[in-house]
Amino acid sequence: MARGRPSPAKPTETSRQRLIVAAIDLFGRRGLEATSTREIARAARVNIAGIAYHFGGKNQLYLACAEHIATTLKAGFATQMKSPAPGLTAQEQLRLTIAGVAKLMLVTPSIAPFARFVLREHMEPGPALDTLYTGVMEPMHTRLCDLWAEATGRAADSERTKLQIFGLLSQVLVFRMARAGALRRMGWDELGPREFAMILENVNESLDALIAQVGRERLT
Amino acid sequence: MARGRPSPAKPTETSRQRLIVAAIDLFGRRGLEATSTREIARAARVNIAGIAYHFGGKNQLYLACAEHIATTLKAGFATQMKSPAPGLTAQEQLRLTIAGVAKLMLVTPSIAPFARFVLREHMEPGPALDTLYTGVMEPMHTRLCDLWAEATGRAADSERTKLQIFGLLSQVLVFRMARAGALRRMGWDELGPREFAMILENVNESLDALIAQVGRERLT
DNA sequence: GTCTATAAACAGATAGAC
DNA sequence: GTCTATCTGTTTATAGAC
Repeated sequence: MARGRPSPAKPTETSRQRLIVAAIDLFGRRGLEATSTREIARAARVNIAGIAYHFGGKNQLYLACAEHIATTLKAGFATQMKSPAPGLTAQEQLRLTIAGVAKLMLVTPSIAPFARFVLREHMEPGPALDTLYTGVMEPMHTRLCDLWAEATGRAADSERTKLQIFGLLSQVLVFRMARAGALRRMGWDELGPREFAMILENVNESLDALIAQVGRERLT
Repeated sequence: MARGRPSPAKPTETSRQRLIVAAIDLFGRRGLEATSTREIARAARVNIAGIAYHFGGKNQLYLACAEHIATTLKAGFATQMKSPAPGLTAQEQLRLTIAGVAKLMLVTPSIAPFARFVLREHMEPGPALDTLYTGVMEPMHTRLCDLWAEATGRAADSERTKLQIFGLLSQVLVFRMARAGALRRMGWDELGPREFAMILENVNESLDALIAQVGRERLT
């Protein structure tokens, strides 16, 4: 480094992206209004005025975070769900997809803050909800409903199918939204690989039980 | 209680309680830091200085809200779960208890804000979490685990039982925490009686499927 | 693009009259 | 117990130097 400054002047895009990454994390943890631009700037190692320069203000930064999450995850879903993994049954694909979603939601370090942000926005809906719903929640849920329809022969867009997919998804989400209490009740100190495997196994059992139920209903 | 002093009919208690009710609602919607004492005072129709007078400050008001929720719900659970409704099987009791919890969480106008407060505190844990966990989450979850054990013969405190109860509870919770997105995906404009009945029916199906699964496993 | 300095609004807390 | 008025610190946003 030529200068003795902390870590100044690199490409613009870096500073912009650092702001978005830091903001998603802080907004997701504390919410829009409870997070100050100073905290974000400090966490991103960017001067406070940079927020106004790059985004225009706190609210626009928040919206930019939502856009970033939506485009990132939309692309991720598109690639992940392009590969039908030939030879697998729909039920196996359903398991794999749920496992992938759970990993992103609960474990993956770079994506887990996205889930926190999305769920917080859902809890106190604002202007960014539409972006997040359309870009994240809707495609994920729809994809699962399609697989469910393929596995069971039920309609993918029926209320019942949607509810059942929400039922499966929520069993993962609860460990994102109420992690502290859930871990305490489980007697777990952390959500490590062992705990994650148990959560997933439980969801899979629930899935198998539901599909078995559907199978029995078809016989009648 | 009633002293000889001819004071106006308990203006203190009224103002104190109005503050708590308003604060639970606002804190639950926006969070501790994002809610200003001025908003709370205005919503409660109490002067701003009343918060300092009655509670000492914003943080203590927040803790008082948690205490109020914990004692209120603890009492509610105690009475509700005292009546075993003789003649019902454990599975039927389980259904009834889940239905009762769901009604409190999603519908009951005076209790639904409590659920919002509890879940928000779980999402960003602070000093009040312990009170809420011990007073609300723990007894509710434990009660359901006990009924589950009675219905299936499984151990009430096994990790698997706890996970399965979380799985059932979360199917209700998701309509509290992600209501906006969930309703939109369902194509619902509101969460009225018809929608509530469908949610409950779905949880019950999930419960039945799980219990049926357990029954089949016992045969092997 | 990045920075310092500052303006204007708003926060929580408190003193003291009634 | 309730109220007005005010103190003190922090917030977002912005102006302008480099």
